[in-house]
Amino acid sequence: MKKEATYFGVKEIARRANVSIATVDRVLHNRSGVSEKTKKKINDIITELDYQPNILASRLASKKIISLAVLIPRVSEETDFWEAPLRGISRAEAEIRKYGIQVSEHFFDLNDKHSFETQAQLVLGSDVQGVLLSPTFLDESRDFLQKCHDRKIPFVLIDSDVPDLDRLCYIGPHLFQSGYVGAKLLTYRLKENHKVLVLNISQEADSYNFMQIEEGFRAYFSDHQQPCEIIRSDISHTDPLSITRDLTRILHEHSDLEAIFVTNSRVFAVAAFLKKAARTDISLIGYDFLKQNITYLKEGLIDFLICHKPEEQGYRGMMALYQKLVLGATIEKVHFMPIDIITKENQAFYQN
Amino acid sequence: MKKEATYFGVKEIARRANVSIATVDRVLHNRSGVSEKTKKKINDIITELDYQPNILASRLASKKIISLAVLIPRVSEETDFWEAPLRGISRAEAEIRKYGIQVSEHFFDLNDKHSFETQAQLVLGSDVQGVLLSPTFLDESRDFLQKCHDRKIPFVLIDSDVPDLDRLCYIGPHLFQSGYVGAKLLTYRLKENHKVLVLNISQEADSYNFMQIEEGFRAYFSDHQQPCEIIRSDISHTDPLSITRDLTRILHEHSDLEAIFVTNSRVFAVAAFLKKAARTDISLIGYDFLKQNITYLKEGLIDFLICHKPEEQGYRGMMALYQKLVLGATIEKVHFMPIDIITKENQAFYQN
DNA sequence: CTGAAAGCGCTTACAG
DNA sequence: CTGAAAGCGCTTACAG
Repeated sequence: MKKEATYFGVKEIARRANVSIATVDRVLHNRSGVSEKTKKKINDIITELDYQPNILASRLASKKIISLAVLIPRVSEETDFWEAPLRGISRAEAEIRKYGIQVSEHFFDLNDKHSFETQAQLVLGSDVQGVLLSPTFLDESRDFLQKCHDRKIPFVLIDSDVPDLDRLCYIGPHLFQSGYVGAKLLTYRLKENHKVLVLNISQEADSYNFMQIEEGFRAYFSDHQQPCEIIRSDISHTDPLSITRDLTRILHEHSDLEAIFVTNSRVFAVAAFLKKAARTDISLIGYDFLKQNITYLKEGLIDFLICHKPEEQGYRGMMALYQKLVLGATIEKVHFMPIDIITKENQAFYQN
Repeated sequence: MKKEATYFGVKEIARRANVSIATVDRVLHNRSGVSEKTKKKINDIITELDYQPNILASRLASKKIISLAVLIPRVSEETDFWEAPLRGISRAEAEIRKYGIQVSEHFFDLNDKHSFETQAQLVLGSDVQGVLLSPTFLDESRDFLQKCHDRKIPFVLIDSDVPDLDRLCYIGPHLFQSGYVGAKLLTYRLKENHKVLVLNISQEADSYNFMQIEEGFRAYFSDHQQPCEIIRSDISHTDPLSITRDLTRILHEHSDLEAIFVTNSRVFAVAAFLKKAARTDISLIGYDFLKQNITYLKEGLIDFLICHKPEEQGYRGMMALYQKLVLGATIEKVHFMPIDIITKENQAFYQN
């Protein structure tokens, strides 16, 4: 029971090229100090042998450590959405730590742009070779990412995209299509009035996320020529009291509302309100597999949750950096997450 | 940039125990030939240091190869469902090959129990240390697995379970709940008659899979006291002609059918029939992300597909064996797959 | 029952 | 521009 004897390693390459393995190593890593002639000879042999480096041996022998920085929102009292990506990040971290990779985690406050800038500064101050970022604050993120770009630090975006930047990759939802799915699901619940509310509960009222989702949502109805009155509303103060106040007003103005589509994870706040207000006749759709959302889903107050595998976003984001930096792999520029549909019936087996 | 100096390896253990690293290695792998006293001393130090072996170094140094066998249905003309698990298996294989793991793949014919037995014999004849199996043929699988058990070969089941066996783990759907979800989805499409057909297109009419799914399906209606007439029917000849003939008869008998729930991936055959018969008024739900199914989903002939991540089942199944055999990890006895809901709108981003 | 030594396929100073 | 040698943290004969 021996490993296949057909494995060709640096030793064999060196033998065939009549050089030492040190020289082979230089060529393998594009290090300088090799004559063009030797280089070509070695590269030819590498191609011929279809040489696959043994990563285990490589990482074992190397004493270099690679440090990555993570920059995402802090888990807050208002929403624990960011728990999931963080879980994925930690899982990836545990897996790649043994390859000599170190991760520093930086958290900012969703309600405080300044905290983002502070953390971004910290990241730039430390000597990192890769960055994972949620570009929640668009302008501030651009500044930061421009600096990363200047320093040739590759970065991965999760949760939402900034398409015009030269990112290593984006891992997250196709927001437009996600809104489209939301609209479709909502039609299952529509009865006579066909009057629905699109609700954005967030400090960033004009966020790219929200606009994309709403566009997709509206597109569904225009594509299908379904008559439907769509009201939209922003709730930019995200504390429970403000939400209650605003919702009371909206429902007063539009008492014949049939359904509400919440464009992010704060749908539980709406569910809580509807429950208290005894308006369980209103259908409710929103985002994300949060404990609070699941509770209302089970109670039947929320009809559907849409989810984009936030844990996997974190995990894959880290692995993309690892694959790029350690294995030198080519990374797909965009990796859209599935648009998962969660109901009371299938929630028990959902994997974030 | 050095790796943390705080890593304790066999060398440090040996130093502290005043023995050689060979002796430490013996204790680490429960090999014989170490005095109880030394053994205890070493084990204490291992505990104290919370020693984590470096798998990279371990696999690099070891020349042992571990061979695993896969025993699943062949991709047939009738359905290419098994393409997906095989993809997952190959992906896992590529990942763990470098750790000295070899995989032999064995395929049997879904319409031929004998071919299963032939392949099972082959597996038992080769010297394997782990098995991945789809227990499609229940009795024959039992025989085979009993022999594996006698030889202390761990095995993983995917796609469907045989709960009373001492398997390493089961990775697949919770069938009952999956049927329950199917029923729920179906109610979105029900209008007046509330008359539905449960259809099992398979040679194995009495299969465990089918019965579990149907039970879940029926349970939904009884749980919700929804009046619904449920017809059930088996089509045991799975060629297109037989299916057409049987469906023609059924629709003739029950012209007021509102919906059909197909309990496996052969829903495309029903969709093709309904299309030809111009019975697009009938709602259709079935299983699995097959190319043919997706085509009909896009056309609107199929309303929902339920899917249990077959590719991931294959991948995880292999990784479970790897983790058990190479890393000595403890494996969860059951890993239920999510019950994914696929519609025309979200299919583009689905990940098998 | 125990240990010294070679080796897995790489990387890394160091010397020339 | 190039090579000899040590070493990464383990495993494996082999010798005693």
